[in-house]
Amino acid sequence: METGRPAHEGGPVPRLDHPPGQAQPEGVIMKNSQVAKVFQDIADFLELKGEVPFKVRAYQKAARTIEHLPVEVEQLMAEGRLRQVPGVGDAIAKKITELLTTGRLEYYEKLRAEFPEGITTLLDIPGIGPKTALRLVSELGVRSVEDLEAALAGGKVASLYRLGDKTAENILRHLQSLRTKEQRIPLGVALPQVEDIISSLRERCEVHNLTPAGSLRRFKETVGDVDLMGTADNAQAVIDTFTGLAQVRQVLAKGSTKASIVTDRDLQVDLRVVEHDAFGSLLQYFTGSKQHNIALRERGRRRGLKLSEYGITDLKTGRLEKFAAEEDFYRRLGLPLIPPELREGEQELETAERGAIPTLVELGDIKGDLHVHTNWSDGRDSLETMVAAARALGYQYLAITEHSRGRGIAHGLDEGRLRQQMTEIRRLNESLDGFTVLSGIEVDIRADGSLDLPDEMLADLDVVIAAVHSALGQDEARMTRRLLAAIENRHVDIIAHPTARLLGEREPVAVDMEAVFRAAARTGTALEINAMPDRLDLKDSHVFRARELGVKLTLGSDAHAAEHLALMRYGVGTARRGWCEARHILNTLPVGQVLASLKGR
DNA sequence: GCCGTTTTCGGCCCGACTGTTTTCAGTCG
Repeated sequence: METGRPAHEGGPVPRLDHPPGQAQPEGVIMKNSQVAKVFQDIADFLELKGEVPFKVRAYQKAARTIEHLPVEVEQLMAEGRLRQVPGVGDAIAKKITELLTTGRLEYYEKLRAEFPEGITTLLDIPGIGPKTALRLVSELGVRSVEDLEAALAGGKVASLYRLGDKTAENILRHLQSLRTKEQRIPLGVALPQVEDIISSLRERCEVHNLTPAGSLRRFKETVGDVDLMGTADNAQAVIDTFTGLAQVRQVLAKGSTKASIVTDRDLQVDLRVVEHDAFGSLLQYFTGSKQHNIALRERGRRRGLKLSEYGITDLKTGRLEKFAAEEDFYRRLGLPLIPPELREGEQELETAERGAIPTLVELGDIKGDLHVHTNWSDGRDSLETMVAAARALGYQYLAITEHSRGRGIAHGLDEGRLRQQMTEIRRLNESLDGFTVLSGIEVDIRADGSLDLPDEMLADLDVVIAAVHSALGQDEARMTRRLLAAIENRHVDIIAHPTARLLGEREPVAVDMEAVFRAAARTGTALEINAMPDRLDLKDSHVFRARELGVKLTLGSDAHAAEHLALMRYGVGTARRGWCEARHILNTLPVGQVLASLKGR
């Protein structure tokens, strides 16, 4: 689960790269993450000043909401809709406006001037909160992480009143682990390991309701530690089996109902065996997100109920009600079960109150894969093997979409080879019953926005996917023009992995996504949710916004081998996190309707 | 500072752990 301070995802915390008091150049657009950072800093400063906690929380909440907005805050301001953002009232709306129009915020700069540079970085160290940070600064003159290390080494921290050797040791330990700390683990790495552990445990001992909780259950693109939960008559036996599994490299902690291990592939997994009659509230609690749970408890409060992992207490009678099933927990609050993928503390509660929680798309709704490679280009398996694998998954169709030639390293197809493959696919289709292979291409979008194959060629195909693979460093204006050019091409049905990011490896390209979404919606061009777990591109928040604007979406596994077809579930999870129902995803349709829905057909 | 099926004023999420203390402050998830 998440900590109180929002983690800035996707790289270093954005900084305002201009000194205080100096306005940003005209026309510089502030990203939501930058605006959020300003308000998070304000919250930190107010906390350091000892301001009432509720005010601090108000700024924190606003920062978090802004950071996760599916649309640029700049745009909301232009439309006069700032006040509609939850947690943004008159005061914060005014500050956002000042920040966006002038590039600076007087209130923020005044606060910042009251504290030495770098004090907020102290707050990022686990174990150091506002009280400790302030004392480190005022009593020891600590102004940086380096100062802190020196103070620790000199025994000065331990000598402060109400601190001591143990506290100093803890800070030092956290400081060191922060340095070597690995990034959050991609979902696609964690989930298979966890499933492996779950099946091993089920085989070897008597355990029920064994379920991952936390961000893994919510299908977040990366996860930290993994929480596993289950119930059992003999908890100790389950714990013993768990810590003795072959996948376990290190046992971090072991008790009678809870254990913590590190797998041979560096994943920390915590298992809790809990009482059966409180399993529902515990699973709910550990699934999070923290923000969702806070919002839920606030809602409970207003109804005179106190929510915790143990159940729901009626504040009048003091009676605690337990819940074995999560669904009953939500029902007690007058809500339907909210799918884990929606539990991000954004608008799911309000939507649930209106009875408008969507029926999210499921893996079983997917009738075919629209993005697949074979050994004709850079895939490993033959056309026949890929088709057999797709049929085994229950699909009704498969689009073969090799790279085009300009993608030199991938043995891309030129027109001749592509026509040859079309003939081969026609022949294959004749031998297939109740299954259709579609002839497609993943045509390269060149640096200037032109496509790698002539229109006449594209017109003859069933499915045309276009994607950028090179010159990824272009500036935003150029990259946006480039993608829009492809979207405007009447033969292009789908834009694949629109931001070209690789989780933990490559940043997304600089592109005006709002412009891409609007052009895609206007022209009927679909955008892909690439299901490869290191891509997940579009990502969840993009999916949300694109869907809102009426953009057609497709799911593609981008399989380069037969077993990759099964990666589709990560794409489905991402679609669910973007609040998609089956009707939002083209390839939940049977083959005839998919083809009819594609722009270029 | 935000917000409302209890409210435009008076509330604001909850429990556990740790280390330092003789009763609890600070921090975390």
